[in-house]
Amino acid sequence: MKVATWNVNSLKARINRVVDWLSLNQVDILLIQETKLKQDAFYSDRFADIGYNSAHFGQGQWNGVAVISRHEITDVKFGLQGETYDEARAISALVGGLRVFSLYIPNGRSLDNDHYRYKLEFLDRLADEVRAQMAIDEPFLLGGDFNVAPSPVDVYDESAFEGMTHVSLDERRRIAALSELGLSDLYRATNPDETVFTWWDYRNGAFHKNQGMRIDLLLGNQPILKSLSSVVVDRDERKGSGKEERPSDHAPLIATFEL
DNA sequence: ATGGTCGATGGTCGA
Repeated sequence: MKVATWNVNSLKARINRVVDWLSLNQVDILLIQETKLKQDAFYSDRFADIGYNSAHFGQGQWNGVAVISRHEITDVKFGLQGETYDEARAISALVGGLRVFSLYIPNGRSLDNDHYRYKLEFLDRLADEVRAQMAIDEPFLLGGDFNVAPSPVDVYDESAFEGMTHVSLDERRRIAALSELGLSDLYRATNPDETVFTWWDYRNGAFHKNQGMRIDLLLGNQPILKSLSSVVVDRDERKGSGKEERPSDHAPLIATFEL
């Protein structure tokens, strides 16, 4: 089983690149964030054309999350349980006996911004969701743009982010709390010491200078961890620039395991 | 020089 997560930064702008990537990589499941599409504006047909089913929780202009799979997608749920916000940041589905979530955690903007409080609360609701899910005996995977670099090795220069979001103690504690509930950071589990990034700012030639962060994560429970064979970032997919090539500012993260 | 680029938009805001 191959599962990928990818913040595409507008599926409208990226649809050809995403379809080409799926055709080439043939993953079983792709978890997408930031479709930036209204619910009914989704590209189901484009995915169906290449043999993929889809489920979308859209909003228009901002946010929007989706599950794409070669397998049947059932029991789709929008949002997190107990979540009182109306933004399209979480979708869950049952796919081939695996419960998956595609998540777009709020950015937070700055530590003194209300959006940062929202980010922390969203991560608390996610922990509740995970707690409930851990009581159910089934393979379980969270994938998405967490907008948190779990530890200093996940940032190109920790000192460059002092006092900023994505690296703050309160965020990192909440990511660590998900591990304490029984989920494993699949990339880190297979690559204990390596520094790899999944996101590079469009500005300032950050990709060229490899000034990035590892903020896109796949978190899995024990059945997945036990059969995990590899986790890689498709860094090539961040390459290119301008209107012709139009890369997302995030690269796909892909995990392979037996199920 | 405290920006730089994208993508939503059709003014600016968000990342």
